[in-house]
Amino acid sequence: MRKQEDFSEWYNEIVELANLTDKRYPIKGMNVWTPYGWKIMRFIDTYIREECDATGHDEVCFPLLIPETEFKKEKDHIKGFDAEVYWVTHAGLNELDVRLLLRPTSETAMYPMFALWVRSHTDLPLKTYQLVNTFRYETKQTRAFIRVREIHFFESHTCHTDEQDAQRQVEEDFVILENIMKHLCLPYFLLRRTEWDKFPGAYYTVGVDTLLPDGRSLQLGSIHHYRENFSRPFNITYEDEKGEHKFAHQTTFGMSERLVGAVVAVHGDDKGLVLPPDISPFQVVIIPILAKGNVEMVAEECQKLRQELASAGLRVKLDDSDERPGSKFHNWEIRGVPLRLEMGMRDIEGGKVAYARRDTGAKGSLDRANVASHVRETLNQISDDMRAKALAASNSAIQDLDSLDMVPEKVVRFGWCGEEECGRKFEERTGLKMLGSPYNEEEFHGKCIVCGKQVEKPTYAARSM
RNA sequence: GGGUCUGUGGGUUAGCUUGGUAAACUUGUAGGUUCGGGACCUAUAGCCUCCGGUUCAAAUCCGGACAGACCCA
Repeated sequence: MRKQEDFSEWYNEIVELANLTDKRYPIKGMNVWTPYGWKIMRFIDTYIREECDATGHDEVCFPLLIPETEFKKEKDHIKGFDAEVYWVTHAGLNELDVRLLLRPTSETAMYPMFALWVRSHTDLPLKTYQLVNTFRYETKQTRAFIRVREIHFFESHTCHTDEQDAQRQVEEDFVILENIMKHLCLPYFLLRRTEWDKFPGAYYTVGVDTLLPDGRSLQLGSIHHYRENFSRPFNITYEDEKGEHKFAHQTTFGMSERLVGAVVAVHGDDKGLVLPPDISPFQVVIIPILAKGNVEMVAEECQKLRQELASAGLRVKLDDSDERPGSKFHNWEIRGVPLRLEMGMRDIEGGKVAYARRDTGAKGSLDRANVASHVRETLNQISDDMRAKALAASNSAIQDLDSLDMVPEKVVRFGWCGEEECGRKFEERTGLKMLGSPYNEEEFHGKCIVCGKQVEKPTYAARSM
């Protein structure tokens, strides 16, 4: 398992060894969530719900099937998804008059209903979200969590009175995102996508990208401002204070199970997964160190320890299986448990508990007294360190680019005048994908790398996943 | 869209050229000895993707289907 040498192989191996998913399901790109992987996903979902609920979003759940007639209402949108939708053409023995598709995303499922729900300015803003599975027929090589055909998906959809209020929503989404990413200890970029790469039907799109260890970028989510692009074809209108009918302005924010893939890819090492404490199914694993003559006593002390940590609200696993300690160490390292505690006679006699951190490998001992608070401190430290380490790696992977002659296998930052012609030329010559310009202002003075025009903001590009 | 390759216990692979009892490692199960960095012993379980053809005989050769990997556009 060499992460640096062959990242792609390493990733597949880790996902399998850590038991996050079972890829043997007989449809390509549709994997089974096994208990361990699903627990991680659910913790992430919990944070998403927490953040959305706290900002006044209401959770909803729309049907999976969308009639072709609704899907076709927004032209760019269909063009963007046409090649990758699954169709339901038959029901029982009959062919359907109106074909149905499995949602690739839910705009066209939700907006006919929004048209009914939104009538007055007092109905606005309408802020909804859902966590559902979506379907996209990927033709390229699939990969667990990162490129799948059935996607565990989060999407928020909002309606507003005007562009400014929708813009406020976009800003709020950034805060929600920041809070969620903190739990995952993942660094990311907010990049405003190019015109030819924005979401089909959007006014503008902000991509959320993180960096993989092999120098590629991975899109983790996107935030879109739609203006009236969907409310017009779907007729989502409201009556304002003066009794005039107006179209709503809309936004969406989407993320997926790719977050799990990113956690695996960014934090993992040659020994396996390294999970951030906030989303690890077990934050602490206790390994009893038994020996002839003390089996019962050690087992009892371990139970007490487990009980004490559990009642302090920590997620603890006491591994009292029949394997030997060394084998347990390896198994829980593969699964990425942030903190391991070892308890044997030595510890009991000394009033200590031995620990080993998964992220750094550091070992030491904690006082048995008040052990729960010591453990909590250590977990917090692990979170902070993981965040700092990932951020440093991300920052060092960016390189400024002055000419098209030497293109490194990294994320590059350069000047671009904003013209599509120059952008396309850049992509053709370098083989990199333009990710866009930082949403938040970044100090930069330079020239368009293609035409030489003076520019005051940078553009990012990378090989993308 | 065009081409190349591959399907063997739960997992990884050998055997296929030259047709003749399917092998190894890992995993699972039961029991025992062990236990501070992947233990060992004993017993036991489990496989040639599917359909057709050639043949006395097919994992092996031929044709097709399905599934997967890779390359080109």
